Parts: sequence; C-alpha cells; structure tokens
Amino acid sequence: MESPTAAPAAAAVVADEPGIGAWRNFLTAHARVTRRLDEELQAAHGLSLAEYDALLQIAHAPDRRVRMNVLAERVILSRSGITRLVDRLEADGSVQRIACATDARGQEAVLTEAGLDRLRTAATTHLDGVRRLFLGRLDATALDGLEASLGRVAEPLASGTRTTHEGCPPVDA
Amino acid sequence: MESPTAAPAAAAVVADEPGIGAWRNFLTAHARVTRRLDEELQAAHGLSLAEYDALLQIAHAPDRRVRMNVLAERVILSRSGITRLVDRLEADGSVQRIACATDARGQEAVLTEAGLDRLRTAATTHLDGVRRLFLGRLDATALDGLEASLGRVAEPLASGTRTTHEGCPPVDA
DNA sequence: GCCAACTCGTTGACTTGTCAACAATCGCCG
DNA sequence: CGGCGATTGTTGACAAGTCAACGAGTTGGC
Repeated sequence: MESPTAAPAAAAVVADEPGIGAWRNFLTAHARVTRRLDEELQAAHGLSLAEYDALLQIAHAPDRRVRMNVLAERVILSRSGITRLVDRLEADGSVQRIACATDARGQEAVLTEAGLDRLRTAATTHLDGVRRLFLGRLDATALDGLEASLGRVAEPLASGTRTTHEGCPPVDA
Repeated sequence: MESPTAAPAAAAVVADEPGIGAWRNFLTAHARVTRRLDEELQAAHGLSLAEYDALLQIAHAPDRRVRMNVLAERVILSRSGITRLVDRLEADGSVQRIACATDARGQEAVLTEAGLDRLRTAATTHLDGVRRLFLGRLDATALDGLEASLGRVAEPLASGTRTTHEGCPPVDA
C-alpha cells in the first residue's frame, strides 16, 4: 500500500461525462443559496426555510388550511417531519390544528392571523434574498430556461409516480 | 362565510414575481432528485450522498488526501460536520486520518484502497441515477444553460472566495 | 353488517448536522 | 525569544429530520 504512485488512478474514478458540470453546479448552487437564505431568515425572523415554506403553502391553499398529508408532500418532508414542523409553528401561534370535517383521522393545519403576519413580514426578507442571490444573477432568458429545465427534472418525481416502473406513461394526452 | 374572501388573500401573500417559478422548480427538483439518489445509494452501498461526495472530493485531490478544512468547504459542511462524517468513513475503513506534515494542528483525510474501491463501486449506481433522473431529462443545450446559470448563482457565494487554497502542498512536486 | 386491508397523524428511537467552547498550534509583531 | 490573537479539529449539547410501529378511522368485498 506504500505505492500510491499510480497518479492517474484518481482521474479514472469518475468519468468526466458531459453534463456533470451542470449537476455539480446544481448541487453547489442549492447548498450555498439555501444555507445563506436560511441564515438570513433565521436571524431576522426566527424561521427556518422549511417553516417559511410550510407557512407559504398553507397561505396559498384555499381557506388557508391544508391536510397534514398534503402539506408534507408540498414541503417535501415525511409525515413525521411535518408533524414536528407543525408542532413548532403551533407552539408559536402561527398555525392551528383542527380536525378535518370529512375524515376523522385527519388534521388540518390552519394559518392564524398571527401566522399570516409572520409570513408577510418574513416574505420581504426572504424575497429580497432570493432576488439578490438567485434571480438577480440571471436574465429573463436564463430564468425561463431554468424553469423549463428544472420543471422537466422535478415533474416525473412527483410523489405517487411509479418510478420503479417507467414503462406506463400517464394517459395525459 | 367567516372566511374573508379566500381567493385573493392568498395571492397577496407573495407577489408572483417573474422568475419565482424558476426558483420553486429549483427547490423542488433538488429535493426530489437528491432524496431519490440518496435512497438508491444507501440501499445499494450504505453510503449517504454526503459521504459519497466526500469520498469523491478526496479521490479528486492530489495524492488523494485533503485537509479537513478544505474538505468541509468542498462538501459544504461545517467543520464539526466534516469531523463526524470522516469519523464514519474512517470507522468503515474507507478513509484514514493522518497528521498534516506542515501544520501540527491539521489533519488530512486520506482515501484508502478500500475507500477507492467503495467509491468506484458506488459510482456506477450514483452516475446511473444522475443520468436517469437529471441528465436524461435534458438535452445538451439545456445542460449548457444550466451549468452556466447555476455557475453564476453559485460562484459569488464561494466561502471566503479563496479558490486557490489547498492544504499541505503536495510533497511530490 | 363485518372484517381485512389500508390510510392518517403521532410517537420513540435513532441519525446527521449545527453551534459554542476548548486545547493545541501557528504566525507575527515587538 | 515571547506573547497575543487567529486558526484547526474535536467535543458536548442541541435541532431537525427519518423510519418503524402504533391506535384510530376508513373503505370495499362479501
């Protein structure tokens, strides 16, 4: 083992396939930008990015309430993850849990007035950050390209999609 | 009834600024793709994405060793995070810690032969996943656009902006 | 009507990462 | 040389998420 003399070994580890640069930039950009945004949001309003996202999703929902279920899917968290996140939001008064009227098993997370205020206040900070760190680096053409490309990447992974079987295309057309 | 005009209230929460769609797709695509890749890598080789990335970064480094310091920055983890990640990799024999020759405070993570094997094996699974879930959804033009756009987003956030700082200078030169 | 299979949200146990504090070391100015 | 501030990697205490298992509730076949 004293012979690490084989210099080109490392180079062979991963084929430098075309497109790999895009993939790495994707990972790096996400890690750096979200870390920064999270710091700013935390410092200014004591909210994590996930919590902000949850508040936003609830606010966007009709009647400002969402089944835990659905919320988990939208925020991309497990069910237990959403339970705990809503615990926190409920503890600080941003959200309330109510029983679902049509399904006794269900809970809905409802945005309170305080929660809406909180979201509105945080939104200025957050949107400012998004503009500064993300949108501001890109022109309209690039943004359109990103939206389309990343949409194509995200869409087939929508939960409920059978990814073990790629063979049965949905009957969308 | 008591709901104060549900429909427009939500719309006012966050201005639907142009470009926001790109941002959301960015978040969603990342969350879904990395979750899936992580599952696959974990199931097939017991490696997390972060661990895989760390092995890869070490493998790419000259002499296959990297200062903890630098590794943390490349994998985008805190120092303590990297300490713990390397703990795990060392425990399973993929990596070894050695004292840095020129700085007695420093440690370097060195890839073992076993670690290189592990990385090579895992790479087939991982690259297959990246192709299937990411590269395969995009044509060459889109990939170029992504690489450029996300590069512009990531670059200004390089920590410390010290891009040419390696650990111990390679002794072989 | 009834029972089996499933879904829903929560909980306990665990994993993985962060931050603050620490000892050891470096570097540099005097 | 000596000392003081910065840097390095590790650690303890904590935060936030996952999975497996659970009770409660729903649903559909018979």
